Amino acid sequence: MSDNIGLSLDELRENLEKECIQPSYHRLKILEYLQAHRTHPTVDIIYKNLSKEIPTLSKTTVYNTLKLFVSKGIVQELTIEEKEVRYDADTTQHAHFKCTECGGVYDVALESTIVELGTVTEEGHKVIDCQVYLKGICKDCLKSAQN
Amino acid sequence: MSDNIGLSLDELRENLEKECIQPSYHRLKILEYLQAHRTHPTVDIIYKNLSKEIPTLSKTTVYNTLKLFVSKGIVQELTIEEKEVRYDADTTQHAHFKCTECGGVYDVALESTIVELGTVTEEGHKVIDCQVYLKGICKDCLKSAQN
DNA sequence: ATTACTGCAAATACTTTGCATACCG
DNA sequence: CGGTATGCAAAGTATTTGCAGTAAT
Repeated sequence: MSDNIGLSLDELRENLEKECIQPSYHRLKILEYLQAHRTHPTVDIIYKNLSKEIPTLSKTTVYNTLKLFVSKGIVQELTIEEKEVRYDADTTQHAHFKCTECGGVYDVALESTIVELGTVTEEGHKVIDCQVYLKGICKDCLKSAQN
Repeated sequence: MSDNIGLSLDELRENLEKECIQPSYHRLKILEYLQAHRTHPTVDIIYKNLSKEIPTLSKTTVYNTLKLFVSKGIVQELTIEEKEVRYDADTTQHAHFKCTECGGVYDVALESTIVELGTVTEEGHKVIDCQVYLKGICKDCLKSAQN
């Protein structure tokens, strides 16, 4: 709650309607959670925390909702670690840093990423490993599409 | 086999012994496969292909061996896609590109990565999404370590 | 002999699916 | 009323673990 950036439920509702997503209570609360907690939570973390407030919430709904948000582009999926997909409501271009000590995932500026391993980002994190993953359409598939 | 870069089993054996890894037959063959097939294969692909030649091979051994190689730093793990960890025997700094059409994973030069989305890399692949994942020790954990 | 590699089967963890129920316009 | 969201339980998939057998030094 301390890091709630303070979008009202009405504002969140508008965000959803803009993307033609019916603003059900569960969807609003899940989006609110993601907007408020910029910690890149997993499905399980979101589920456990929202369950306190919404005891009837099921994990399936969390999965369904996040999948919907991702397909509409209002949330992005992070697979920085195998076996824990994380979600981020900030869809602007930025990189992510995972601490191997405490497990936390932090946002970092893209500019500070192509660094020598062993050095420190402008945010003060020491970089030991760097992976850059691109997705799109490969050379060959682009060619085939032209035919 | 067409893309076999041609390290002999003896050379591979030396690679393993350099890292204090006992060069068992299975380990040699798994490393050979990775050196020869720069397609970033999954455990399942490696297992299925090597099984043809080594019918007694078990998937557990493939898991064990890759884990060992990763821990020794002679192979890197790619989690470009959730639910399929891929392996790469090229541990030099480079980025990876996954085609959403054909599913192929290609190496790309790091220099061509911080590009506008929608543009094309120097390799000719059209980039639609870019994720940069860093790992290391965060600001706070670095501080704690100093105490 | 001792140590370590291997392989099977069971266990675990995460996610998806099918379907019945409940909700909302 | 009709369509959609929800939730439970079961199924599916990838990986890990425990342990016994086997090979190697």
